[in-house]
Amino acid sequence: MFDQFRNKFLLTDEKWLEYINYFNRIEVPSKTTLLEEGEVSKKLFIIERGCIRVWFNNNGKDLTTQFFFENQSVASIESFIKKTPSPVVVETIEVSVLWWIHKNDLDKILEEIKEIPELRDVLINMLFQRTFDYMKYFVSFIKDSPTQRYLNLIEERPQIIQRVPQHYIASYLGVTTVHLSRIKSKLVHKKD
Amino acid sequence: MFDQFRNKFLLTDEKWLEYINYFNRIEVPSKTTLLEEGEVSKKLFIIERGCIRVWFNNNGKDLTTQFFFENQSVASIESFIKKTPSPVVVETIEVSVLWWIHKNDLDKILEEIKEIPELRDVLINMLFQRTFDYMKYFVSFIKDSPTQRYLNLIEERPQIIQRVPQHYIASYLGVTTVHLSRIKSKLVHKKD
DNA sequence: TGTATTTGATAACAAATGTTATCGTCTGCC
DNA sequence: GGCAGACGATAACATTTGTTATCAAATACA
Repeated sequence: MFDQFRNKFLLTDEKWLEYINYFNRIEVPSKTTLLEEGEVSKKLFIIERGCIRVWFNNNGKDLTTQFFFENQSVASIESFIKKTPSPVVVETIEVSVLWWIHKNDLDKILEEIKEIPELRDVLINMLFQRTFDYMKYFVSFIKDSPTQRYLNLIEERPQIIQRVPQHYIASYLGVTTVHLSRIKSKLVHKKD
Repeated sequence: MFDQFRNKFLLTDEKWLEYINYFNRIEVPSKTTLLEEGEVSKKLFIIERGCIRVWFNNNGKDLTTQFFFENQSVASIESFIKKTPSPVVVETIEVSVLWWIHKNDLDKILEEIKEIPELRDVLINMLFQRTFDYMKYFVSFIKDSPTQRYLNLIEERPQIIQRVPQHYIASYLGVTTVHLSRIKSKLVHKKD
């Protein structure tokens, strides 16, 4: 599970084992709420198997902002870092196997890691990359039509199309399920 | 001009003066292009007086992503950091007085600053805050109607309403100038 | 296996937003 | 002072997207 990180962080074996020991493994059914709206996020999750979505309630309607799959880490980042109530809900879509670490333990690790220049730069670069990803989402939203955004998803994130129920995809694209159906229907007809 | 930063960065006077010396002052008319589309960003600008917008060309239409005013720093961040061609244009709106620093010089400063733990944390926090700001823009875009976004602007960024020509605001809100006129018109009528 | 629930498609109508065109006002500039 | 270009309002019509309702298919699960 953690081998993917092993290469990035050049640590001693002891340290590595100590860090891994902070993580806890859980298995949860689909539609399990991992973080509720208004709750302060104290756990960071890593997905071994399964699929998670992050959404918030807007006038009674779901609005999905992110999907996560295997090997990705998930939290309500702003809530996690600033200890503020989370505006979003974190919830499994499929039956999932997760590893989580408590914020206190992660903070310890990060304090130690920050003293190592190479790791510090890795961290900073990760932060920048996260910012760039958000910019990309943002630009795509104001730039592209829902149809184009759907085509982008097919191209860039086929996992979402394949594994996520369509009404969540609609909520991610910012349209109704009815309209997403229309979009798909038109695309099929154009192919004739 | 630079006193606003003086407090944040606890440096010796020598260092401070050395750093300030890297900056160059320029005065430019409105509609001056500071960075063209496709160009690699090598200058970071700080605004002493005036107003800048960042936009990109989408099928012949302007799409404005950000406005900047006095005391803010401006660059096509991703292009600046990664040395990739900028997807956006950076352009003055008003007659402006700017200070700019070359990326090479800024990198030198940052390398030195990173060795000081307090300053390193200030930097990391600035990166996080930038991410959170983008999340906020993003969420507002998928959550709120154009009318609501316009009301948010009035509330949260009155400078934009007061100083920026309306067609740029429309392009920032993601609607046509015609529709923004309609929105304003409806708001006036509701007040009766 | 059978039934309830979830998921997705479609139709008919409503509301929001874009497109094109016209006109008036303002502003910078010679 | 007058003119050209920028800016903003409005109207008429087109297109996109939302709303509500209904039905069919897939799926979960007792």
